[in-house]
Amino acid sequence: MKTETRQQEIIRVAAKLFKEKGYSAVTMRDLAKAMGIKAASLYNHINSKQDILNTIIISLAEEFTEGMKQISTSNDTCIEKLKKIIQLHVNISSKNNYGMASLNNDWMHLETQRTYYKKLRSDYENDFKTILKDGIKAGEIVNAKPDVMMFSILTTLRSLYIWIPKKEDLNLEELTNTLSQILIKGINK
Amino acid sequence: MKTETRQQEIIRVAAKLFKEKGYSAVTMRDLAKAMGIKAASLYNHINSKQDILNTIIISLAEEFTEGMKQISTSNDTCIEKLKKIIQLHVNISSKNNYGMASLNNDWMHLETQRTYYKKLRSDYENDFKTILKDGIKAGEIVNAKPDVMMFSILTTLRSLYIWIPKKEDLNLEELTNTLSQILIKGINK
DNA sequence: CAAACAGACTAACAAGTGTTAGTTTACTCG
DNA sequence: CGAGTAAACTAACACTTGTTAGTCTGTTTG
Repeated sequence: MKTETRQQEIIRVAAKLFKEKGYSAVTMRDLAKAMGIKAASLYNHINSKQDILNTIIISLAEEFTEGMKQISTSNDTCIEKLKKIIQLHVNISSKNNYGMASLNNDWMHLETQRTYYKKLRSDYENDFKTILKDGIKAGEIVNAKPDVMMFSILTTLRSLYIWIPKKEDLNLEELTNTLSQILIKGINK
Repeated sequence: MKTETRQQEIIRVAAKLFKEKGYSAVTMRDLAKAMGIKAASLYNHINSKQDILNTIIISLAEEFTEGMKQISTSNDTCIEKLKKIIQLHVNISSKNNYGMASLNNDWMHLETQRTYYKKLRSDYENDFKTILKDGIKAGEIVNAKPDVMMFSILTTLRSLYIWIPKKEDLNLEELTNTLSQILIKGINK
């Protein structure tokens, strides 16, 4: 078991606070109190508040980018690719639940890295849309507007972080399967 | 055409800024600058920053509550009720796009009204879930977990505010229909 | 015309903000 | 034991925050 450095611990606690109140509403004194130390002591381990946000968001965004690269370049059918995307979101959202809140809600408070983040996000969405369009061409997916389909699926997946911690008896595989069924086949009988 | 009071104008501009940066990151001086006046002058029209947030969020939450009451007590089939819920979200999100951001992201910064807001939200979700459960019993809806179905549909609807302003050629009725198809029948061919 | 009022202004406040500098404490290791 | 180091501390900084008090200006209304 890898032990956590003090820096990683601060970033983890920060992510938790950011989830509860958002980046701007969390002060360095809040964070210090949650760590049981004084605000100035935080700076033995981190460079700045902004740096914490950078670390949280960019590492997650790159994890999604990496996952998408694997999926989009595979030889799976489009439906299979979609299922793998769902799995990717379930996995990351359960593993780094707090960070997902920052990724979704606080990216606009990035300073030097905002442009980079936005590029990663837009590339991700383009890959997603390409999979859907290919699925339509191949006759696997119904011929509706790809934007609306992507929006609908992706916003559900992006909000998983809100919902996952509310379920105590959480089986990740089961959740992935249920979500796949609902998002792909709908709820109509 | 009803003319807007100065107070309503401030609240509208505030909602726009809150959408861009979140409640905590918007200062009264930011808001004043956007109005073309000094910060102190705002207080001729509003009581406090917190009051602005209250007004934005509670009026929207009550609008949803009212809409849900109409829908849940009607004699429609469950599928028809779902379509009306989708329509409700599309309508409110296009009419008060900026406010929807605060409703989704800044409710935790409510002070005196937070408990009230949370009750409205939880009642809304219970009504939603009841519709789904009735649909399952009636054989209209597939027998999957109602929580996951509700989560999936509702998070998509709650995120409409992000997505609606990006489409310039927006036909509300068409969007409602496309969404109904995707959310209810899925994307599978 | 005089009174009332809406709506802007300047000046100031107390509290809170992220961060730096310099110091102390306590544990590890040669 | 003594040196080095990780990690805490106090004190302070310059700036920003929401908000109040009091004032001035122009328009509306009796």
